[in-house]
Amino acid sequence: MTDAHPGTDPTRQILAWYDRHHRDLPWRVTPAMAARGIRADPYRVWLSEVMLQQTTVQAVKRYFDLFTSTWPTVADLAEAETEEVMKAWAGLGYYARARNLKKCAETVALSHDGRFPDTEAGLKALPGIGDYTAAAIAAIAFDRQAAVLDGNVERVISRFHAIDAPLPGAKPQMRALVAAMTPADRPGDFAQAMMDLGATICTPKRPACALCPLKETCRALAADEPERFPVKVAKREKPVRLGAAFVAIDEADAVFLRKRPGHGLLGGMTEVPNSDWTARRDGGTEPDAAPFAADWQTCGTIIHVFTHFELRLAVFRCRVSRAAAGGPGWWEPWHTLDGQALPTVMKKAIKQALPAAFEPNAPVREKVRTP
DNA sequence: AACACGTGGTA
DNA sequence: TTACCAAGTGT
Repeated sequence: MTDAHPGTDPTRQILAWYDRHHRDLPWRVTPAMAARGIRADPYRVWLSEVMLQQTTVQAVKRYFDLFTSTWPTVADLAEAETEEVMKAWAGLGYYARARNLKKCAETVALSHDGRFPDTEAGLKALPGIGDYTAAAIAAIAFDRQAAVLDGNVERVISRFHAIDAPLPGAKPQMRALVAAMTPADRPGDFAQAMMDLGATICTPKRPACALCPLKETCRALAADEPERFPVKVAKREKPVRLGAAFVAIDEADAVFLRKRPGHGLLGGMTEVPNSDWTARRDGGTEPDAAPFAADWQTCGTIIHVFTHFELRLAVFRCRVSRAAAGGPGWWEPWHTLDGQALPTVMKKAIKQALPAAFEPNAPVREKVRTP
């Protein structure tokens, strides 16, 4: 808190703004605490940064609470069952993050004596930690003068300098500009200040420029076109893929589940049996892709949008005895479905077949509609 | 370098 | 409703 008179140095203006307007978040220490030499717990910084990759603060909060209460230290997470970690991560997306999270915890616990490396290079060598996360942990948890560049900072920097070069090509140029602004005395606060500025003032749409500490010197605002930045390359159109999912229900309202392979889309997560997802017009929409012979009833189609394709999944259901089910998998009681490592697309498919699934204390049988 | 990789919120 | 996008990483 040494920036009472920020003058016209943008770094000091941003820090002074942060002292007054910083967000309070569960994984942070306040700038006043940081000024007294108190650093955030590297484990909590790392966990939050990985969760926040391509993910909103609002979505992360409850997962962060769950993880830190279940596994208070990196050693606890290292000793956890991978399946339990995947269950806890279910719904947050980008499941490779959870697999790498577990690997990273094991590496830190076993090869680094339970302490995170305190340099960018050391951090970046760990699974799931790339340029951004390494710089963020180094600056926030270890007070290193690291240049932190994420989507927020890209927006702030590209507007402040009115950078016409498109992302992602312009990233090195932006990183150099951030490095030149990053102070030696408060690098962690500066990184968090830039991200808070991008998240609350310098927003993608309708930025609140009147409230911005950089409004006097921002090139994009001077040109009256802040929303034109950052310039990005056009993205490809999303293809549509088709498939079928099969929800088998036994006499006791248990659902037949199985495990996905450890890598690739939804890797290591739990699923109901389903066909390949293909671009074929008739791809898997017929019950001939079913995991075992039964009286499969059609019960509608769900649409789920992934990062790089849209999935239209025809959902089939059947009521069978356990003996009828073949292949690898298990029967999961309806009341414990919600604790499973089911990605959202699979929850949607099950809910399509069993509308009462995932609703606490609701007997499934009463609410199942027979087609 | 370009593509794979989830989800939910917002306008 | 469609489109964009949010604290990116791995291959």
